[in-house]
Amino acid sequence: MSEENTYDFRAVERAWQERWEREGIYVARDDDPRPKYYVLEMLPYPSGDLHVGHAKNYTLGDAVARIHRMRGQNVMHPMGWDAFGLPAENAAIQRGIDPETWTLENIANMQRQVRLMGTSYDWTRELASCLPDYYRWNQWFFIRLFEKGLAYKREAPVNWCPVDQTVLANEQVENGRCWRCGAAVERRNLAQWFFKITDYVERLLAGLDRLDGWPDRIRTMQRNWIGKSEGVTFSFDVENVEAQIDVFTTRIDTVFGTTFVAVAPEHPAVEKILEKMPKSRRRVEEFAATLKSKSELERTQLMEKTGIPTGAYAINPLSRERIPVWVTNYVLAEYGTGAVMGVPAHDERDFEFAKKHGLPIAQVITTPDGSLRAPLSEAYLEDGKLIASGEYIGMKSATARRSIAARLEAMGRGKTTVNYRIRDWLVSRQRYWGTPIPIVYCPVDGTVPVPGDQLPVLLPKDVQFTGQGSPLANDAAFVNTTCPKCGGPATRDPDTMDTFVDSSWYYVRYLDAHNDRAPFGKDKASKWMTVDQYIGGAEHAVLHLLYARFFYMFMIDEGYVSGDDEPFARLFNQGMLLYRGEKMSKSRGNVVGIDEAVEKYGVDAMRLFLLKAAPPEDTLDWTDEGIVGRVRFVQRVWRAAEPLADAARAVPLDHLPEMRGDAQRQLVRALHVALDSGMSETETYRFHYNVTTAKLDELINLLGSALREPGAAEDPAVLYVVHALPIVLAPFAPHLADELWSRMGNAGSVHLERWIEPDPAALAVDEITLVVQVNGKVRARIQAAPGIAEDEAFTLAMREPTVTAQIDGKQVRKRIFVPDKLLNIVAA
RNA sequence: GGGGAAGUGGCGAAACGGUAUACGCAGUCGCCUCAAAAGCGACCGAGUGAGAGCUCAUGUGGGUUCGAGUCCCACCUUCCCUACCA
Repeated sequence: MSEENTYDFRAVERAWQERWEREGIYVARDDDPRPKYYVLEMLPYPSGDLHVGHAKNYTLGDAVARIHRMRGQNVMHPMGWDAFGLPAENAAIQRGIDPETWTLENIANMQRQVRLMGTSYDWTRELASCLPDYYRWNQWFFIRLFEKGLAYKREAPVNWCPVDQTVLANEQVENGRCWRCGAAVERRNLAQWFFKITDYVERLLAGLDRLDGWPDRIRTMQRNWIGKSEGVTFSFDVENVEAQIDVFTTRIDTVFGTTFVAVAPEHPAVEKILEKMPKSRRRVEEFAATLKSKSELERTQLMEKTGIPTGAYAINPLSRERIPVWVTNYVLAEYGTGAVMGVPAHDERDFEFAKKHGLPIAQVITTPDGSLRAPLSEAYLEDGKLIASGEYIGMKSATARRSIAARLEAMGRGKTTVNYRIRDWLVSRQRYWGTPIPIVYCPVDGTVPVPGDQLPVLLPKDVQFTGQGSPLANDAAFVNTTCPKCGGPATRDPDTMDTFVDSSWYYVRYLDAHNDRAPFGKDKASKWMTVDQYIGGAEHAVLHLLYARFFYMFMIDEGYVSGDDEPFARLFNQGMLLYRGEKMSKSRGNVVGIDEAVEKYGVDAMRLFLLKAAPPEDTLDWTDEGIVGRVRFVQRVWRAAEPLADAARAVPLDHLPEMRGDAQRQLVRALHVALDSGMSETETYRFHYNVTTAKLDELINLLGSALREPGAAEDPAVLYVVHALPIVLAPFAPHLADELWSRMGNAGSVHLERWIEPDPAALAVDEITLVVQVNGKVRARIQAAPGIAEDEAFTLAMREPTVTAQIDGKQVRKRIFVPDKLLNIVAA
């Protein structure tokens, strides 16, 4: 290799990034008449450094965007920052750095690094959710939801650290203890804001059925998360107590097997019972107190089922049996009615609880043949035939469910109901670094939303971060305000919004990113939505992707945007990037930064490697070995193509070149195979560019061989391939591609060129290898012209000694012929 | 406990039900060089054979099929998600 012909990737890559930026070639225009294509990668949290895990995601999205652009579409490909959240506040608490400064510095650094990757983002649309010109629209949406009754406030339990005097996010509770001070976390009821996602539950479910561009597993996860279950809610009277206990069950057919009623300690009936049962009060309250010190996590995880009898008895409305009412730790106050009928014989949890506390186990369902009889060694969960159930004896479970439900309904004691596992979205956070909730509390006017012309409610600066309590609640200058209605003294809501609010609509803000009168204009939003291809990790399968769908349905309903009510037509789940077997993340401290990789190997080599190493949906364990192969590839391309750049430009690309022999035909074919691979991987949404890079390798290997032949520098086929090289490389190695393109004397960027349609004539082969099998095993391969007839193939095959040796003495029973592929001779 | 994904050379991996191991990494040998690096070329699943070849190999065991890495059933292993939802 001569010194002067080494590709200087450092200089070249930087120069092209600057030029692309200067010329704005990736800016998406609203008035572009070509069909739109919106490709979006999930926006990152600005943790400080971009690592190769991010790079894996963005490289894929960028290849998709570039191929669509070269295929003649008006591509929208924006980028922004999910910039609110806890790490910034922790930096403030631990190191005294202002959260805004910390975040904006991180964004600046990461934005530099994303640019370093040469990705084709339209930076004119960049957004950062922590800036007032973004979060004011969070507040605007909050008020719209409030006006529609979809944002409401009620008491809800939160994780409370008694030492730090603050609410903790679930992620900050480690084994029931505060992550910072180690104190046992308590459950407290605080007034919190909720978004009423449950109003949209049926639509969210129905939409999933239509989203066939989404992975099944994500759709399944969302369905499970929503957790729809149909059953019966009915009520028990409590003996001598003015209270009814409602329970929800999906197995009303087992109601005669109820041997106890279990309630959550928070259940309102508990207090009424205790008024009548003063002797039980102390024990029940002590029990409740031991539960209270535990977070919901701890309460629901791996915990033994315990409980305490209240002393009261409920009456089974159908059997009229007296059954004890227990307060237990395994009934969730937040789901259903906060009480369940305990049927040990037919529910695993009830069985475990009954065993432990010596409660009776009454079998009421048996196997269809009636063979299953007490005593049961475990709960029988299947449907079956009813026994010991009064007038319902002998019925099948399904029939009994209908009959019993009808009976309870007729008695006015119950009705069929649907319950959902999903709860309303709790959006209040007792935290500083988020969007202030735009609500004022007035002693006269009550809960008053901040009027639109007073938005945004700005986050105050110079707040004290002590880690004690909520910073906003402690800031009198922020909290004390005047009522927008009456002008009298009032207080602001001291909480901020869950950052998932920010990411629920950002993909629409990109489409009109600088609008200061509305979150976005309807025309612009409607022109570009929906997102054609969304790309991101599966970790957002339920939260972000469910919230965003809910938000978008609301936007459609309110007419803010028109079109389909699903925001993401297709979703692609990137596989995780691991390092040393663990997820790469800053908090784990196992981050491979991209600055070093780019400096050492070059961006194009890194991008090619990330695509080549594995199919994009696979988990990839990062290793530096292997990337040198892509560095070699980049240099090989350069050495092959650059010297011929001048000569190659003269060979037109709009038709196939003169091909003087087999070698030339193979070379041109390899080019079209690579073109075809890049295109079809994109159009089938498979995105297996690892295969496309292999085709590029084969192309360059053939080109290298061709160049060693005398006269190669004047061979039209060689020059044609060299001329086309920048185009086929452009989506994957954009800098190298544009540098070669410009060396060919082109003034414009190769990224604005058209992809070359794979030509069937170039893809055709003039000789095929026909596989000859005997009884399914390969015995010979014969070279033949395409389209060879079965009889002729058979004749040729029977001349092969390796074939006849296997048939020897046997009769040919059957022939299977796959044209141009295979002949299988079945002999016996 | 529930749900999902995946198991192919030393490694990353490829393969519309039809030539298993493309392409790359690592390795071995050679060319070039005073030497090295880079580059270029050849080889590179296991067994057997002088060789043409033959036999065995896609986690394990069955099945469907002319033919199975691919489809079906059971099991083993790994990873991810979720978790008392009545």
